[in-house]
Amino acid sequence: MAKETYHHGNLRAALLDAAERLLGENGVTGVSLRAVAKEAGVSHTAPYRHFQDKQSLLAALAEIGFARLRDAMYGVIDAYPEDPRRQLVESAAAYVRLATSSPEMNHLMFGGALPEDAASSGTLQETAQQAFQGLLDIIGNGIRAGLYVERPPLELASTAWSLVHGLAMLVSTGKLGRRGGENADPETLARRMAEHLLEGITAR
Amino acid sequence: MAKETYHHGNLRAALLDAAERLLGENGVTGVSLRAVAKEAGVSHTAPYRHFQDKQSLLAALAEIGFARLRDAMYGVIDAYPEDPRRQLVESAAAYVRLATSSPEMNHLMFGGALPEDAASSGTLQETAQQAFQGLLDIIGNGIRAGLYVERPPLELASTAWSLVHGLAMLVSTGKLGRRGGENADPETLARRMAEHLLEGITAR
DNA sequence: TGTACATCAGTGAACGCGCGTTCACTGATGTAC
DNA sequence: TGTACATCAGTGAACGCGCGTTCACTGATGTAC
Repeated sequence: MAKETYHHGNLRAALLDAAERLLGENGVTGVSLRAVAKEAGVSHTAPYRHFQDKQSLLAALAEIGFARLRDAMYGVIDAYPEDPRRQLVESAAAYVRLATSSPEMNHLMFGGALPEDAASSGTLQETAQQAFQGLLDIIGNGIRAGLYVERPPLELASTAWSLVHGLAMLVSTGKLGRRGGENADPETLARRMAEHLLEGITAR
Repeated sequence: MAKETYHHGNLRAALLDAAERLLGENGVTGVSLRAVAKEAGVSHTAPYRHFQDKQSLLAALAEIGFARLRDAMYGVIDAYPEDPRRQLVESAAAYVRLATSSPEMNHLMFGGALPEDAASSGTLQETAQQAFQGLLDIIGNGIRAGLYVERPPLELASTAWSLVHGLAMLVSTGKLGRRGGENADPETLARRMAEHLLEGITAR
């Protein structure tokens, strides 16, 4: 497919690919426009045909991450359509899996690495919101099934999000790897923690 | 005290002060050795008398953040010595207060901004460990009082840490500010979430 | 089908900048006698 | 107390580098007739 012509044909996507590769290898710092262009095998000014500036490229990259997160959430809903409890537990596992499989992407999305004005780019925020909406839907399913305590959905979803996001961040910065209770893998940790949130950690 | 002589007398501390100021204003990106030196009113090579290189300065700065976190944890223990439940709830509030009062510091500590070899600097890791130990002590107190479910302390502490750290990160990147259930301030959110973890969110 | 031309995508030279780090230095301080 | 000298802290010029961005350009593509 990728015919080697003067006109690349799919350079925008190729640049984002290259950027993600560099992100994974060298962190946000390693993602310079020039490096990205080089990695994509193109002159270092070519990216300007497809992105207004560096920030736009980074924002587009982060948005890809949020889209994956959103898709993971809805994938879990689809996988256990009748079991909102399981949806919650598995969404935790999925969230953490995603975060640990590409920690630098996670940092880009949540680490405050992209400048404010890039972070507030319209479609980025929208996609991020969609990801959160997935979790909100999961909570909504549970509420409808009478699973949860009577509290605002937003409050329950924020709590679950915080738990799972915190775990993802701590694991992906290496602060919770082996330490977090025996040497369980991150997904197991995530499920266990979700159970703790569901059942509470005070003795009955 | 700060006499204006050729020899500064306290340049190391002054540089860290300056660095923190720049961090707060411009984020990690804004903390260059040259900018720090300038902010401290000193030639741009002076920092090399006190830090091996830029990474060392950043590591020292992050360590200050972890020390504050540690002190906050033990401050909470001291404030409610007989009430381990309250210790947990208030440590959540304190953690989030700290994170939101200086979000960029939080990103430096947890955002993966400092290169690996700096992050693994001996005393940095040690101080970070001490902060976590504070939380572990809080959990230990609760266990001794028969407060918690029978699970390994490490597991309970990791769960609490994830919850509160996630909230702190989400709030300090602006992803959870006003959204997280009405418009409560972050500390209130933190307490409420800690209660949810203690009691569980499933209906009885 | 063939030609003319507008549009589009990628090029490469050039800009100015701030950066981390080195080096030989100089001014200030403290200590030994 | 006074002097000599070693040590220490800060200076300023200089280095090489990679960066984001601009600009006038050229090669490729698609469309109108």
